[in-house]
Amino acid sequence: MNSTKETIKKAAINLFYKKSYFATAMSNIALDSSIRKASIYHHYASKEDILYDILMTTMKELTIYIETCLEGVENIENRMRAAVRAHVKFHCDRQKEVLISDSELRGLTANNYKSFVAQRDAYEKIFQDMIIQGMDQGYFAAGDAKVISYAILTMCTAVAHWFNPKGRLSGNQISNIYEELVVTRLLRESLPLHSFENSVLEEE
Amino acid sequence: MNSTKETIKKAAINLFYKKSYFATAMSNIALDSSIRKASIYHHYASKEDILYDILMTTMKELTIYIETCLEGVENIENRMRAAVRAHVKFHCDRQKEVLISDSELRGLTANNYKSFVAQRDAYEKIFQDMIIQGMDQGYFAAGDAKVISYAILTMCTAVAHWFNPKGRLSGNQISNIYEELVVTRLLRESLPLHSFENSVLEEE
DNA sequence: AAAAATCTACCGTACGGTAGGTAGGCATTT
DNA sequence: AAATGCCTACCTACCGTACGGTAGATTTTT
Repeated sequence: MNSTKETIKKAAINLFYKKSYFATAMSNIALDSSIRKASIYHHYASKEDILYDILMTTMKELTIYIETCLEGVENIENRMRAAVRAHVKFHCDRQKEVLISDSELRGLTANNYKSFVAQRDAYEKIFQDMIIQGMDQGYFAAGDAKVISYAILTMCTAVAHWFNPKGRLSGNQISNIYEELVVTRLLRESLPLHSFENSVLEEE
Repeated sequence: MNSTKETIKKAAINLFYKKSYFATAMSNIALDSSIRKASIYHHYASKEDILYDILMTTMKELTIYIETCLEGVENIENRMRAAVRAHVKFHCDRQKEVLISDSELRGLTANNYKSFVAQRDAYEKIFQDMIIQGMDQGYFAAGDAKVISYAILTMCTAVAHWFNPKGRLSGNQISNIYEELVVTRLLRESLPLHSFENSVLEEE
């Protein structure tokens, strides 16, 4: 891709992230790209076009990334582990873009909105299918598959809201923690059926 | 509170929710309130002032609600259950306001931002303290308390992103599911220590 | 010399907010 | 009880600014 176009896109990502889409002016993007405002229109048809490019590209890259990470992984539990790791890692590495994807959809007009949501739904279906399959086959604890899918996906997505690249934990460390949380806690039966009940944990 | 002020606030909530804060014009709010634009300034000093009112009031009401729900509940597990229930219920009942609270903070100038974040941090500390206490006393499974707090809070907060008042599940039903997910899955030891290991669940 | 990339200069519009006025209710003064 | 002054709540009309986008000339690259 054209390098100027990339510069514009990166400036837009930073501004949309910091100030939001509607609070960002084309002149802001131009200034941060060291270019005149009118020149942006040589690369993008409109302001919305920049937003759409950011959203769609990010969602497609996320899908490709997760598919790559799932390649060759057989066991359903391991597939789920790989998917959670990949999702969380991506949301740490691409924090700004995914936050924009999460909160600036209202900047899209009907057609663009539709195609983005279709792309996102396809992505989320990867998780939902795995969870349903794992439950059906008895590898994951039974439960409301839809709600549990939402719970897992939103929890993993929200990492982008609090992750700090300069913080105590790296993206990889957080991925590890979430992999465990999701697979060995959220999805696995708490106790081997019928034994122990709640005995150990409910004293007092 | 003055009824006109409430009308303005409600119109603003709907518009900020549907179109975002920056994409909403004072004239939009005026139109939806059946009032002239200038009259809004009799009740609110500025557009930001409306946003601040919405954000701050919602966060204070959430805090009061959760404190009420925790009153008299003794056992740490039951306290956690009550807290999760309350949080999720509030996020279903007050969907629009909490979504605004989640995504429109960039509309606040420094001072307003600071006081809102202080209020929000105080609220989140209620959860964090419970989780740390539960872990220290051995009622909850050990783990990175900070990360687990974030995981739980963001997961429960995100219910507002997908909850549909006309959908299959009511706010109460979702609260029930989340209460179980958080307390008996996320926070409870998967297996009684030292026995069983992962034997039962890792066949294949 | 053609094409691509960028520029200056500008357009119409809509924004947040203000100036200043009016209508009516309700005390206080005469 | 009539007149006065003040207050709340709202209005019309407007201001300065900044927005997204365009026209068309100019420069740079191929």
